[in-house]
Order: sequence, then structure tokens, then C-alpha cells
Amino acid sequence: MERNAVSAVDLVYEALKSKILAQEYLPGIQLKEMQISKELGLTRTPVREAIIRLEREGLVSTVYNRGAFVTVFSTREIEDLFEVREALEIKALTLAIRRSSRDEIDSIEKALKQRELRIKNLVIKSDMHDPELDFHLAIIRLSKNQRLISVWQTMQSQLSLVRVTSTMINRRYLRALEEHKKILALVRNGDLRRAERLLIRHIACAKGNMLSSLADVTGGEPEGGAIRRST
Amino acid sequence: MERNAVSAVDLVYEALKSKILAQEYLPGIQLKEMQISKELGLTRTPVREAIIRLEREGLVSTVYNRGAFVTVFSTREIEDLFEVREALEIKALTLAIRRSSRDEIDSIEKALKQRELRIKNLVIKSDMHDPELDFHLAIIRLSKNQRLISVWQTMQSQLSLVRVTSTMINRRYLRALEEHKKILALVRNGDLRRAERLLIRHIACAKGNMLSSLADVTGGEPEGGAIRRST
DNA sequence: CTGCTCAATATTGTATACAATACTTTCGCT
DNA sequence: AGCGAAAGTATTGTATACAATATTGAGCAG
Repeated sequence: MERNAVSAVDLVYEALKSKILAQEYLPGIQLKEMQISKELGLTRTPVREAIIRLEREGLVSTVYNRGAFVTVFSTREIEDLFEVREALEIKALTLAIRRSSRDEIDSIEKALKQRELRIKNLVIKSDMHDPELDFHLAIIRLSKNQRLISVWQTMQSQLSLVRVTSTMINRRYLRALEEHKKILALVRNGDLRRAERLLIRHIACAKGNMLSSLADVTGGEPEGGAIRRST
Repeated sequence: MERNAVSAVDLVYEALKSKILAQEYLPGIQLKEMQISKELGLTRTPVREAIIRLEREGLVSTVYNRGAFVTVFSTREIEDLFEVREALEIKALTLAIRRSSRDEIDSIEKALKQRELRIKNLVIKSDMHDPELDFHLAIIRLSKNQRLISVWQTMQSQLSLVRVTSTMINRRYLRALEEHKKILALVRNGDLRRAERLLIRHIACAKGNMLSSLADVTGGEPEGGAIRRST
């Protein structure tokens, strides 16, 4: 009995998802079943099924009889996402204070300090995944609420489709780190009110950055063709 | 050009979803592709694709090489769902106060009053859909946040899989209605703090009811066979 | 050159066929 | 009878085939 058999659908799903998140497939481009199935040495059936999964996660948008496209989020949708994300993170704070042990908080703090060192030593690799996310994910995890975690991750992966100029990220690294440390300290002390306030400001800041960096590239159609061609 | 052409997948999806939500397919039973496709006069392909959609919405759980089953939620998962739901509804309150017009609130109030009349005249039909949901959905909609709305609806449909004895619902009708009216009044006055507090208590009450009604039927395996057979 | 029609192509949507795994029943043994 | 192996059946997973729709491009009229 093959224990660790993995389905072809899973393979395609992971392949597509990582390519989308790595922005190898840019928002707007069409995911052609034939092409993908040839690339992976499979047929269209598992590819279709993987695409349906991605569609339900919001990374892909499909139009009947036209195909599947990497989702292009509007400014409004991004704002909506941030509002939901804020709601989830605030709830996570409440739960974290109630449910997390000193040890767990210590280990997050340690990770923060290591990150601070790396940043100050300027070993910032451009391909380093956003450290911002690590902290927020850590807080979310403290909630011990599996559903909260998975909804948050779905939102987050959608937000990560929005390209942010890396300079924009780098500039905020240190400041964000300070805020993270403060929030964590407040969680440790069980000071929900202040933690909330700080987190809200922190998220608002992140939102502002993303939206302004969006404005920078306004009009910059992603190559590969938009969803609808003018022709 | 067929404008309103609807895909077979959509048909299957809607059919399955409504049967699941109507508890025609009870939690735990297996969704057999062949059987469903024969019932609908289609083949397995669109059935499979519809099932994948439902799986991503949490209504169905699939096991590789074993099949798809209507999800059975554990007590823990229900608690998790309620926590997320609370987070979303609280956020919705904030946004509702900021974004909703007097007219919108008036129309919700009118609906509440009509419902009150119907209840007092004892015209409660057993197949009436839970009025509790109407109010909460109305509040959620006031947020004007499409993402918030859709995440909430997904959660809600999952929660509706949990069978609640109808007497349990009926008993709470009037009391819930009063709470709804109070919450709405507070939203109208922009009193976020008090609205939040009331809503939290209100949801806690609903959660308590659901969990206790769950306890009633503990051990009552859904007919049709559980996910894993003992043999 | 522009705009149109219509054939040719590409792509998706659904059906069918085959393969692999899981479940069931039968049969044989102790 | 009780247990286990093995054949038979059912069900899912993947591949292929066909149908329907959309897109492209050539040809042609104005």
C-alpha cells in the first residue's frame, strides 16, 4: 500500500501556486491548461482540478469558456483584504494573550532579535521572503485557532500577489521591527488595549505602503496580456 | 453567442450545495461521483470539479483515493469558527457605523419588525430559514466589504452544517430579536463600544446554544456511514 | 486603410476509456 | 466457527477523445 503517494493534482497545484507567488506567472496572464500539462508531463485533467483549487483560494480567476487568469486585484479589493486581515489579527491578539505561554513568546522574541542582527549587518537578500510576514504569522499562530490561521494565510497569499517594490520593503524593515518588538512586549504583558492600537497603526502603515507602491506602477499592464484583449 | 449559458459544473455545484445545506446529504456520508452524475444525467467530470469547489469551501472533505465526504465538524472546529465569525462581525460593526446610511439601517429595522410580528402570531414554519442569519448577514453587508461578506458567508455555511434542534432555535427567537433591535439601535447611534459588547454576548449565546445542542446528540452517528468504517 | 465576414485554429468544457486503489465477498484452511 | 488470502467489485485518479466556444487571421468590399 503506497503510503506517501501524492496525487498529480497536488503536484500541479503546488507547482502553479509557487510560480504564481514567485511572480513567475504575473497577475493577468492566462493559465493555459495544455501548456501547463505539457510542461509537467501530465494531461489536462489534473491541471484543471488544480486550477479550480487555486480559483477557490482567490489566486486565480476563471471566466466560463475563456479560461483561468492569475487574479488582478483592484485597489478596492486590496483595501478590503487589509480590513479583513486587521480583523483577524486583532482577534488573534486577544486569543494569543489568553492562550500563549511565556516560552512561545520568548521564541518569537528570539527570532525577532536574530532578524534585527541580520538586517543591521546588511545581509538582506532580495530573495529573502518578507520578514514582516513571519512576525504576523507567528502572532496568528499564537491564537491556536486553526481556522483563523488558514483564513489568514489565504488572505496573505492573495495580498502577496500585489507586487511591492523591494526598496519600499527594505526602507521599512527596521521601523517595522521596532513595532513588532513593542507589540510582542504588550502581548507578553497582557495589555490587549495597547497592543491592538499599535497593531492597527502598524497594519495601516503596511497598507499605505502597499497602496502607494501600487500607485507607482499604475498603468503598468503586466506583460503576457490582460484578461481581455482589445484587438 | 449564448449569453446565459451555464456550465454543468455550476449545476452540479448548486445541486450538491443545496442538498448539503438542506441536510439531505448528512455530514459524514460519502459523495459518490458515479451516483451523483447518474442522478443529474451527466458524467463524472463536472461532478468531480464541483466537489473540488465544495471541498475548498469546507463543506466537503476529501481523502485521496477514498473519496469525498460531507464534512463532520468537531466541537473544536465549531468553536474556532465562532471565534472567526465574531472577529468578522465586530469588524463589520465598525465599518457599518462608518459607512451605512440611515436608510439602510431603517430598512433592516423594518425587516426586524415584520419578523417580530410573524413570530408573535406564531407563524413559524419549520422550514423557514434561520432568521438569526438574516440579521447578521444584514450587518455584515453594511460593512460594504465584499471580501468580508464572502468569508463570512463561507463560515456561515459551514456552521449551518451543524444541526441545531429547531426547538432550540425557536426558544431563542424573541430574545434574539430584542438583542438584534438593540444592536441595530446602537449602530444607528454610532455607539461602537456598546454595540460590540452586546454583539459579543449575543454570539457567545448562539455558540453556547449550538454546542449544547450538539452535546444532546453526542454519539448519534450520522446514518450512511462515517468516513472510516471499522469493519 | 478600415471594417466586415468567414474559415482556420486554439482553448475550454464534457464525455468516455483506462489504470490504480480500496472495499467486499468468497473460499479454503486450521 | 474464526481467520486469512485471493478473486471480484466498486470507486477514485488520470488519460484520451470529442464537442462547443472563443480567438485569430485572411480575404474582400467600401
